[in-house]
Amino acid sequence: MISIPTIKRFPSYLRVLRHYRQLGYDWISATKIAEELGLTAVQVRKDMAGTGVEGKPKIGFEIDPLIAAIMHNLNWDTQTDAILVGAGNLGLALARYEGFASYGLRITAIFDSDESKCGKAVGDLLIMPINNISSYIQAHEVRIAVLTVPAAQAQQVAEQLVAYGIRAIWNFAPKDLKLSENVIVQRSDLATSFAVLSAKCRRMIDHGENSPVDLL
Amino acid sequence: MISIPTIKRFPSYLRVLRHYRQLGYDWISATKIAEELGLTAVQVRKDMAGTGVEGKPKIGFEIDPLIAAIMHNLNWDTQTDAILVGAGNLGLALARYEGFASYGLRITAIFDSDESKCGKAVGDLLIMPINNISSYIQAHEVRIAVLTVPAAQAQQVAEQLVAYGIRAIWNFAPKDLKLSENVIVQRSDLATSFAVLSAKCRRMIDHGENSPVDLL
DNA sequence: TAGATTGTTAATCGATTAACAATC
DNA sequence: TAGATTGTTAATCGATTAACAATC
Repeated sequence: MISIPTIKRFPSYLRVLRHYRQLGYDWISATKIAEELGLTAVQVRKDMAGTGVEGKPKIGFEIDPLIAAIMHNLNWDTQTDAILVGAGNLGLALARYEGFASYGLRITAIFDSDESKCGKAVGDLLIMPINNISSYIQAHEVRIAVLTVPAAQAQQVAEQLVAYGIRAIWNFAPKDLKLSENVIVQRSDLATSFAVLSAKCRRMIDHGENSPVDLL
Repeated sequence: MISIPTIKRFPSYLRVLRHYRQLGYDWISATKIAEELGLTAVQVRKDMAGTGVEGKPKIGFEIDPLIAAIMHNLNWDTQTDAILVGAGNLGLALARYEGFASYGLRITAIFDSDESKCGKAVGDLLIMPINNISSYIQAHEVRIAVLTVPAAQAQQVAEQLVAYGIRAIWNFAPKDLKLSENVIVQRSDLATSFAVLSAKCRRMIDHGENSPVDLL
């Protein structure tokens, strides 16, 4: 089974691979990928081993099969539908973000508890009242929710989502959710990310020392 | 020196501590904090040890000093100014986000290369043309930039920022920046976060197994 | 062939966890 | 006192890195 640290590097690998593909290359060495991303070549090779794709000594890896293998490992080669809950600043920004398509993620509905927002268009979707969420989830069999409600409401809304059938939550609210073991929660917490930035700044000032890339 | 994994847990500790403070508690045990966050009590105590605050056997930790110590360790008790570069969907959402104040972060200016956006108000700031960025950085001695430009421009814009004096970049562009060793880069990459969510979903489906909270 | 690269095995490193004495 | 908790030392676990043989 592929480790989480490796999984975290996959999107970066994909970006490098696509970049080199676009430049016209068909093959790329682990050495080159490592150099692009500030990693070691051994680490890149070990990560690649997880995908099942084999390289050729002296040449490297064929780019297209590698892209396909990584995409497949992330399950990004099949489309997954998700709903977005909370049409605030961040929620709307995410709803409008077009890059999700390349992760196989499609936002199929947006919900908000504020009735004055409902009916408004965001891209080709309409904001719907949160009361409709139960029937929507059941009708469309959605299993993933993007949670962008305020922190104060996050726990309660998350519990509702789970009760209605949601099995995985991508949580952007600055709140640590306490949910059943069998519900997947992935945080995307600005505070955590900024805390690391702050700590690195402090270290730089205190000891003039910088550490290599920390993948989130 | 406090480890990065510990730093990543600090914002969650702060949220729990503030929550219990608001409920009227003056003291809290590591056991309780661990339970709230799905961590082990030993880990919480070890993390707390890093702050320098000592607990009392049978009672726990005094909340206020703990909050103060964590805030101080993150350097969140002194205000830091930053500029935001790229007034797209995400950039505007971040510019409007009011929670940064509690991290000691203040966005003092917004820049975009699109002239039609310049002059528009975002909160109490005006979007400024990116040509002004050099003089702004020099005049205001800003050292941190929040980068929310499209991936295709990220590397080039980042290099400019560094040339003008920026020393730390909070990078929201889906691009891995290659910059000088002495520049701090902290990524906040949606793709990485979603990759982990995808992997967890796959594991859940494949083996019915879920792992505990992964802090980004 | 020489040299660059892959892939694997073993060593290292660092964080988490377990065990347990100390405290109130 | 008994029991819950803290704090520390040692063991465990897992990822990264080093060393090196295999390959083209």
